[in-house]
Amino acid sequence: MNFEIQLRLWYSENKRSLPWRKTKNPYNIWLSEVIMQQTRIAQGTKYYHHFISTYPTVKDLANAPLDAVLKSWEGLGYYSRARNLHLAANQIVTLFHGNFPKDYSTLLSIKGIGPYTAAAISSICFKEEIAVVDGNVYRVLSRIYGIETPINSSAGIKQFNQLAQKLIKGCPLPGDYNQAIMEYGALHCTPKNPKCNTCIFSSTCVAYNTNTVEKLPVKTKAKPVKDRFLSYLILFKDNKIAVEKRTHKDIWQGLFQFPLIETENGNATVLKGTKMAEPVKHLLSHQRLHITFWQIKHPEQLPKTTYHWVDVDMLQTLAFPIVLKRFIDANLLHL
DNA sequence: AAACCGGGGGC
DNA sequence: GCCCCAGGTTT
Repeated sequence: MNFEIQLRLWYSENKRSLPWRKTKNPYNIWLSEVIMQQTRIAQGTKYYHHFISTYPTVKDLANAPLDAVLKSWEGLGYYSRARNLHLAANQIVTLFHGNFPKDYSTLLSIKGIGPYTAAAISSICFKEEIAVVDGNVYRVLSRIYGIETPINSSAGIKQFNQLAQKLIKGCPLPGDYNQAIMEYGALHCTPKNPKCNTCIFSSTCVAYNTNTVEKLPVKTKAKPVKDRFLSYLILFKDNKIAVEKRTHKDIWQGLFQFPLIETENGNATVLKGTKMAEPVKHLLSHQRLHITFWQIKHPEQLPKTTYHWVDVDMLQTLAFPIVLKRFIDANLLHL
C-alpha cells in the first residue's frame, strides 16, 4: 500500500474532531489556517470561534474597522496576520466579488496567503493536488526519508516541497491527505517522544532504523535574542489616561500602548515619576523585553504631546500587547 | 538568503 | 532554557 493511502487510512480512524473540519467553506478554512499559523490548536481554537461568530462572512470581515479586527486578534501574536487578514478580506470582496479563488496560484496573490495556506485552501476546499509543507510535514518526511537538509534553508525548502508534491500526486482526496500527514506529525511523529513503537511506518522509516529520530529534522540555529528596555508612562488628566498607537514597522504595529520611552540599558533617568508595580520581563521569540511602568506626576516633561486621552473603561475596547493588557487588568481597572 | 514578526506550552 | 507550534512578508 502506498504512503498516501496508509496515511489517509490512519487519519480516518484517528483524526481529532476540530471545528473547521466540519466544513469546506473556504472562508472558514482560510480563517482557521491563518489563525493556526505558528499557533497551537489549543490556543487558536477560541479565536476561530470568535472570528466565525463575529464576522460570519468575508464581507463582514472586510467591512469591520481594522482596530476591531486587531482587538479580536489581541493576545494571539504575529499581528501582521490580523492586518493582512483584513486586507485580504477587502481584496476578496473587491477583486473577486466576495468569492474565494479556487486555485493555488490565485490564492497565493492574496495578502497573508503564502504557499502553505494556499495549498491548504485549494486542496481542502477544491481538491487541488498541492501538498502542504508545514512544521509537521518537515518532521514526518525528514524522519521517514532520513533527510538531513536543514528545513530552514533554501535547499531544504525546495527539497521537501518537491518530495511532498511527488507524494500527493494522484491522490483522490488531496485535502484529506494533507490533513492526514499534518495530523500524523501532531499526534504520532511528535517533536519529543515520538511514538515509534506503534508507528505504521517504523519498518521503513530511515530515522527509526538508523536511530536518528531525535536528530531530525535538522534546523539551523536562530540568532540570539536581543534585549530591549521599555518604560511606559502612566499619565492621567481629567480622569482620562494617555495612550498612543504604534504605527512604525516594529513589534505590535497597529496596537495601542501607553506613552513609551525606550532606552539602551533600562536607565530611564529622565523620568520624574513613581514606579508602578515590579519590572516585567516579557519574552518574544526574538526579543527579551524589560518593561517598567511609571506614574507621571508632571506631564509637562513628556517627550511629545500627540497622545489620545481616553477613559479608563475605554482601554478594554482597544487592542493592546498582551503584556500591557495584563498590566491594565491588574492595575487600572479598579481605580 | 536572512531578518523580522508574539505568545504559549512541553519537556 | 530551549524548542516548537496547520508561516508569511520584507529587505
